[in-house]
Amino acid sequence: MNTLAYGLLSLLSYSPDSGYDLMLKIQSCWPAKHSQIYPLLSQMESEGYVRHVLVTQTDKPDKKVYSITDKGRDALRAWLTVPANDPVIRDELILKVFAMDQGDPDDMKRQLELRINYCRDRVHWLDRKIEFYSSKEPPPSRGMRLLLERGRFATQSDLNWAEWALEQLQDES
Amino acid sequence: MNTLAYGLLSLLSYSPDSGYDLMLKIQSCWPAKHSQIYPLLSQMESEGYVRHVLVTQTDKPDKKVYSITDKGRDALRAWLTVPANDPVIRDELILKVFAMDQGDPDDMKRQLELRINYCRDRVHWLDRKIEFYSSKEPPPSRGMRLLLERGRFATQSDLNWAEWALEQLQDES
DNA sequence: AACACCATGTAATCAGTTACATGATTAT
DNA sequence: ATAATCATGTAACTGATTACATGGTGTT
Repeated sequence: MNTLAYGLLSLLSYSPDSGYDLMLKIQSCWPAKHSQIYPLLSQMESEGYVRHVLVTQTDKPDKKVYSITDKGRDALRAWLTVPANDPVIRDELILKVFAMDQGDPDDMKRQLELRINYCRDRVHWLDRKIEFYSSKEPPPSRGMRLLLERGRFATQSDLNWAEWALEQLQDES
Repeated sequence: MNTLAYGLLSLLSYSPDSGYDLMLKIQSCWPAKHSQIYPLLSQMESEGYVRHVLVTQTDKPDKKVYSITDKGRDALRAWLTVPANDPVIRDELILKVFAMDQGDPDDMKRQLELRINYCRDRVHWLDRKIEFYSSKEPPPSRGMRLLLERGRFATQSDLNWAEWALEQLQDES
């Protein structure tokens, strides 16, 4: 039971879901590929945290729908009480701007522009998502709201920094 | 040559350094343990990106001081031109707040308070560092400045979010 | 003497990505 | 037909952490 496993349990605590959909949903807060999720789900099942049923579909391929067990819910509750580890941010761009004196300033401006575009897209996407969730009656979950809002805060600050950094570079040249 | 290796080259592009000091310095932007760095440095040396000399010290244990080679500088310059990968943020706290409806609200408040303290400490630490670097004459490097400033932006937004989230929870109860 | 920090390394394990593999269904 | 999306899985590899191991130096 690693962090990804608890992330999957968190999603399943709201509603049963297929491995494929869990994979899509967890991307925003704990990126993982299907090749990591499918084996983990069957391991979690063998340890009794989740179980699955086969659901046949006519419009799409059949799927396995997983749901959380009582043991899974207990494990999730216990996990919520232990202090979260410090966040880990791995951002290549920061390393590149750190080393920028070794290269061409124009390259660095291009890098920052790419980041600015990435952040702008993400902010818009998050805004639409937040709007969608808060317009729903009843509101789906407090957790989802806080999660989306966290993404917005972080992406906005990344954007603010990248725009500021680009200005710094342009002022110098 | 992975991202960590380029991170080490970036640091070495400023000044020669020991594995131990590189390990300490890289924590803020690309966390890595000494057990990952020492073997990587010797691999990088065997491939000609860095070289080392033994430096004997009287006040402290002897050390290996690595410096970047011409081949290393070329590789670093080339790396600066390729677009940076998207940033990856892995934050357990976000998963925990997402699942909070399954647990005790007081646990979640404790989690947020821990994060708030963590962020406040980090903001102060970064402020001191930024002040130290900008008071120096001549200013050490643009890259370092942007890197520290990026950390500040991000930590401040994390702090703002955590404080906002805590308020939300307190308003509800 | 005990502790903290400096300094380096290896071994075992876990986490995560990339590549390989297959096949259904829907839209163009 | 052919591409895109849905759906699941395994194998090989790379990246990262934890544990094991050693020893110097300085402080209390």
